[in-house]
Amino acid sequence: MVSIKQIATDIGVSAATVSNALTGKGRVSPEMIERIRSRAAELGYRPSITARALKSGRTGILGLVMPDLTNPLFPRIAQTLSIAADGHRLGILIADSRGSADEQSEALGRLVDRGVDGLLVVPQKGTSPEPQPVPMVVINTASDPNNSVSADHAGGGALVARHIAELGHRNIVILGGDPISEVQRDRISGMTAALPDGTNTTVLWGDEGISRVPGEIASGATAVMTTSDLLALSVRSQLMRAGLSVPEDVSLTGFDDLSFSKSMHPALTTVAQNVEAIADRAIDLITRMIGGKTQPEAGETVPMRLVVRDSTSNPKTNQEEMP
Amino acid sequence: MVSIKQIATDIGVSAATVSNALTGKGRVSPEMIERIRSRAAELGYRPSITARALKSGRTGILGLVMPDLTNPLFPRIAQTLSIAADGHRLGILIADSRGSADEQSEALGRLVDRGVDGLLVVPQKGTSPEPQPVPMVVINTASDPNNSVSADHAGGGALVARHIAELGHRNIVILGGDPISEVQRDRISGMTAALPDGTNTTVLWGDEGISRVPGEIASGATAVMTTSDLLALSVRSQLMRAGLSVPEDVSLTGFDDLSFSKSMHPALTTVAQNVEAIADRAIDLITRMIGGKTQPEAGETVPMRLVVRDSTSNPKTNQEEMP
DNA sequence: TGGGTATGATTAAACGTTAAAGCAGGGAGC
DNA sequence: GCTCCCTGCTTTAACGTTTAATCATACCCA
Repeated sequence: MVSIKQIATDIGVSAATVSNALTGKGRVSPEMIERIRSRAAELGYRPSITARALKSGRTGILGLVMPDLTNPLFPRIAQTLSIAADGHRLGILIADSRGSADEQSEALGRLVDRGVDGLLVVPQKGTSPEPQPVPMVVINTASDPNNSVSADHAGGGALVARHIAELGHRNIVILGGDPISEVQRDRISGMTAALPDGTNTTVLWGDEGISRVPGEIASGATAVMTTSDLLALSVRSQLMRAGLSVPEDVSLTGFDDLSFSKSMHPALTTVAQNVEAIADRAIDLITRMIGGKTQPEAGETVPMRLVVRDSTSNPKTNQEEMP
Repeated sequence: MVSIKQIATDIGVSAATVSNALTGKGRVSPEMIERIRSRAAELGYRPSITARALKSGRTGILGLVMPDLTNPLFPRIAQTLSIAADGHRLGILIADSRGSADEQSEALGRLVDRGVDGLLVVPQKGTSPEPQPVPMVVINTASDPNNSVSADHAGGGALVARHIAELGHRNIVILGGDPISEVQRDRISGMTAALPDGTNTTVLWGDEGISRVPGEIASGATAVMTTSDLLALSVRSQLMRAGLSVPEDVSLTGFDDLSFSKSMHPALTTVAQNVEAIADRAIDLITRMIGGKTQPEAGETVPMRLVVRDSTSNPKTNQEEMP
């Protein structure tokens, strides 16, 4: 590993001068700068980020904590975050909070111990990460209004709900995965709030909820809105087993626009998060916080986008149903 | 940030003694150790990993480069890797090689510049990452036999192929995503090698291949083996559109056991990678390499596991077909 | 009593970098 | 000719930690 000192002794100049020449900070003559630059290039000099980190107190590393790296949204978040971070010369250290709030705290602690400059946290369902000695931005939990960046889950719910309502559905099943998840509750409350008066809705949860879907259809429901594409896929299978077809007998919607949803048959109508925007804002926010702004900034909310595909259509009319 | 020095002056002892007491290395009296320990705990002292890194030349960080963080397998790899790394007190810095070999090199370079102790690389399709100044373990490319850990893709292919053959299929379509991918080619060659003589196989690729599947079925094929669950899902949709049912008319298999495959209808027969084992071995291997073993170690291969679900069954007999 | 040694600490240096202060020399202004 | 300032470089110190070398003290044994 070639260091600043070697360049210095090579050229017969002090280490400080080399540092100044390379960073363009102090006063160095143009010729000297040139000599140092070229010698550095010759030797393939790479500054030691570690040494810089020690000196400056900044590691240039962000910690990313996710509730479960297995979350199907994680890849896209990680990718966009990593690209956005690159743009700011930041690295991303990952940690998994493995399903428990305790592990989440530990993960945060480990990252802080490693000297990360800031933390990006997608919190464990139903938890709110405790304050940390470094700036922290919370992703996707609107409840904590400060220093957070979130998709507008309620707005997304409203989007699908209006779509379904406009198609003419008035008897609707809403299916969530886990009532503990605030994100899912937000989506659902967005849905119900946007439905016109007189709409009949039933809210179901989890696997047990899935199994009750065919029954609900039999008793008159014509659409199923879920809080996740994965849930929608399960419902699709359940319906198929029951001999019901989508969208002829039942309209079906998902959430998140996961990779497989456009390959489904029929392709799934869903609501997409603008993951790129969320990641960009999050990185932006945290870099600003690291840059010294200590006062909490208001949380940002990123609109969701309705993706209409083939799994939704008008409900069967009553005439058709009882000839 | 409380440092060793503060503890030292607090107690009235030298910094070296504090360091020795805390790490248990030098000669310190038991009472002094106790005093120092308790004072450190009181102050909430956390050693500066950065300073240690500078002194020791080890950052305790591993770089993970993936071709595309959007890869559906990434979450599981990242999670297991991160847990396994935790066990060795290592952190994981992620980087995305964004689809090109050039970006892959740059990503590797950035990580090396950050001082990672080792690199874990899932190479870009069809590329072989150039040597780096730190130990590197290549994941999932059997071709590079040194310092690599890979699922036994060919073996996995053989597993499904034998399953399909045992069910009685003799006219089979094999569908790959991209012939550039060595992994996919390995899977396919494993399949074809394991099929009994006299089996009629057609190999198709990509979207165009998917669209040709119904035609192949019409001309007598009874099973479709794909190199990815996502591909299988697309085929499933295509078949549905063509009015063909799975597994009655066509047996269908995937690869990788992605999250959604058990929610499909019918639940997909597929081949699972033992991601945990791969990650563990990779971490093991790289820590050994970092620990000084400079000689290349033979690549390891981890067996795959056949997951039989509902998308495969006996082919229709000829009698049934022409009554 | 004196030399050897074990014990428990200290000092000094180092890892690679940078910020601040200092210093030598030259040119300008009066 | 004196001061003053500007330029270009050097010295010093520091970030927090570890390690090798050193040192003082007390103890043991001959």
